[in-house]
Amino acid sequence: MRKTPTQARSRATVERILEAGRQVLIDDGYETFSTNRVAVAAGISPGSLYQYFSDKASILDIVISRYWEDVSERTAAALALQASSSTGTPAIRSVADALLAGLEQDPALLRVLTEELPASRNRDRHAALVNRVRDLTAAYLRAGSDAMTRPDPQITAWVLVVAMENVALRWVLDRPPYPREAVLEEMVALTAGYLGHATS
Amino acid sequence: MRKTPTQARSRATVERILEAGRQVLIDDGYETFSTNRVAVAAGISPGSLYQYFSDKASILDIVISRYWEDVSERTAAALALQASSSTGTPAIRSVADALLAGLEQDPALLRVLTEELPASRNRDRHAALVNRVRDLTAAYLRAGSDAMTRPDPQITAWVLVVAMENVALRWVLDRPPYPREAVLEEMVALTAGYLGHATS
Amino acid sequence: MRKTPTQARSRATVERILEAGRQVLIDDGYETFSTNRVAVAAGISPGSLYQYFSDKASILDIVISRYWEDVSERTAAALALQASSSTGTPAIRSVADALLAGLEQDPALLRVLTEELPASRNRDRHAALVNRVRDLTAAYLRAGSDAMTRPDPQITAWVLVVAMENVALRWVLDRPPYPREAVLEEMVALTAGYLGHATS
Amino acid sequence: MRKTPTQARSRATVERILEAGRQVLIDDGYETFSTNRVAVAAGISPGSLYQYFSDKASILDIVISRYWEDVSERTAAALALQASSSTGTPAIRSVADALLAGLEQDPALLRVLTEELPASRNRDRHAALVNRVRDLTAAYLRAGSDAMTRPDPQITAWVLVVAMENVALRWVLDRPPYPREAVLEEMVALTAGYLGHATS
DNA sequence: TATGAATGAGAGTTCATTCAT
DNA sequence: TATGAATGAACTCTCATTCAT
Repeated sequence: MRKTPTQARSRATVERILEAGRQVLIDDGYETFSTNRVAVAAGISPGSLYQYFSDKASILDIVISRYWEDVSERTAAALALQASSSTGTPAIRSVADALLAGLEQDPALLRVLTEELPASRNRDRHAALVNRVRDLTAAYLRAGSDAMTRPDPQITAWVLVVAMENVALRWVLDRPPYPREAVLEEMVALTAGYLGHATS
Repeated sequence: MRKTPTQARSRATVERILEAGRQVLIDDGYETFSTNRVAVAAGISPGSLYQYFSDKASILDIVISRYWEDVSERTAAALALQASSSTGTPAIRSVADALLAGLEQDPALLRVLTEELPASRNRDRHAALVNRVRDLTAAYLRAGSDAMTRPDPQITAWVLVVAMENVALRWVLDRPPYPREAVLEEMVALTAGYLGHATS
Repeated sequence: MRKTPTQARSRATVERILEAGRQVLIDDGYETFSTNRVAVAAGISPGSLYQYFSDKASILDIVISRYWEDVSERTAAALALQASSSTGTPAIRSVADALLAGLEQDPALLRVLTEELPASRNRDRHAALVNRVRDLTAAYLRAGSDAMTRPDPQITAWVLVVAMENVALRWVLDRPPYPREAVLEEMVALTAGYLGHATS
Repeated sequence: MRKTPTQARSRATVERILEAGRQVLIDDGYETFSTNRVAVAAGISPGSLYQYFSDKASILDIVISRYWEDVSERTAAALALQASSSTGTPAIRSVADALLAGLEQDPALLRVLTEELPASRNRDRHAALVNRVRDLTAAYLRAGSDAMTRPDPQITAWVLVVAMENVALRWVLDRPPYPREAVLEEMVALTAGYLGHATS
């Protein structure tokens, strides 16, 4: 402890700033997100922010990155796990479930990130998620290719991911009057029909 | 709009402002969209903006409305036309085609609207489009219900529209390396599989 | 009529503008008094205002002048009439009454003129009123000088007018909870005591 | 005030702003009083104003408050002191003197405040002053009521204060050609006559 | 290192006035 | 003469960033 007192303190300050940034984003929205607000929320002075972050954008960047990495991690984990341990519609259901769960986990931040931030801000992080899931899906499709009716696993994976993601996203954010279970069922049906599986 | 322009000159000015607004949006992006920039781009003085528009937001509103009305009009027209004149996969293909075409028509503005504006700005307009298409789709599903394998046309229509929209949107904006024809084919397969049609 | 059709129309327009100016002043207050508003209220175009008035100030000037001339006329008339036809406290009461009546006649405009306009705007007009009343008062004092206990009619007249005016003005505008009759009585007592008259 | 300045530097800045506000008011008048002018006069940037003042009005408010508090303090102090230590005309003279002195102390600012500001801006502050003096006067009248010839101390005090205030104010601002001594004498006579005292 | 005072460019907006029609 | 579109300087206010302490 003695060795790195300032480093430990620094790290704590950085965390305080990031958490404050997250809160300000959720509470006040993106348009009123300002370095001064973040500084106040973090209990430090505006000048001190610049000891740890080069500018406003870099605070945002990290808050955003963390969020999407979280979602990505969770979803990919579920996918890796379920896809290998099961096949057919049970596997599909597990993945869809993981996707919903990933997005449901912090809807307040999700809303701000997807509805208030310029999408370009999320772009790279979000693309990374999509690609990751897409590649895993493609691999999975190739593996169980016997039943597949689509010719190109790449494009099929892309279509699936893009379609599923939006269904999950809109359901979480817009809360249309359909129960989670029903939406999950439809997502499975959509995927299974597309891939040529029989839905029981 | 503040004043209803009666003279030809003022109607021309309003058009110049709106077109300038569109250009500034495309060229400079949403974050730097400012009344002064619009005025310069329109070749008028800042004060003149306020003869016809109550504030910055109302200029944006109209630029946005016009865009989505355009897309909505085109897509719905195609849907109404094609869906009635054909059935099965040809009809589905027509609708997917209309959707793609609608979004392809002004991709630069589409990009700014969907990627840079806070989604809340598009929200109502966009929701109107989605609802319109969803209701048409639901009606269509009910009509040809014989072949339908899904239990609830409402939720099925919603899932379809949300899924299709994102596939079309991401393809237009992200330009993944898949030819239009192939994507269209996948969209049809996705829909047909979901609805239980046989894909020839 | 034929000879001066435009002149007659002009005159009517000028009147419309002045009346509109008065109304805008009363309804919207001085701070939001603008040439555009006046033009709208007068039912003419902003450009036309400048056919008849050189600028915003000159409209205001005339509205103000008219008001104070009105008050001045009424009060002076009463003073001239009453002061000659009676003497002692009855005359004083008449004058005070005239003063109150003059200010009571258009309190809405009075309020705006005295409370919202920079006093400098009223200055000359108001000074004219004060001087007029002061001179009449001085003359009156000189005439009935037998009873007078003050040495200099000029200063005495000035003090009287300034004091009375404010009592009347504040009573009309601030509406303190004293009946008109009582205030009148006090004004008479104040004057009579000052001039050395016996109050019955 | 937005922020409570803690450092000596910032307290100095606040003072500089207020003094600059006072100067701009005196030099340029109320109509051209602008935050930019104040900032320039204070030798600071426009943004710095807003560290300590929420808006333009709040700067004005404090400049105005300070002025009237000063006048009020001085006048009331004189009144409290003199009125108790003496009686009859000497006491009256002291009060009138205090009133004149209070208003004479910063005539340039007094002029702007009373002649250029919408009266509503001074209203509360000014009313506070009037009420304070009126109540002190009423109390004084009740105390020495033996000689009083007026029935209601409240209304009498109000009339006195309103009348006296205007005599003093107009003398300070309009500088009529009467020596201070003479005006004081008349004020005493006016009051004494009104209250039924004998003027020596 | 931490502070918080200070910065200043640039934002949105108004309105008295001008001028082409 | 009358119109109303157009002007543009000036306004109030914000906030990412810097810098003296």
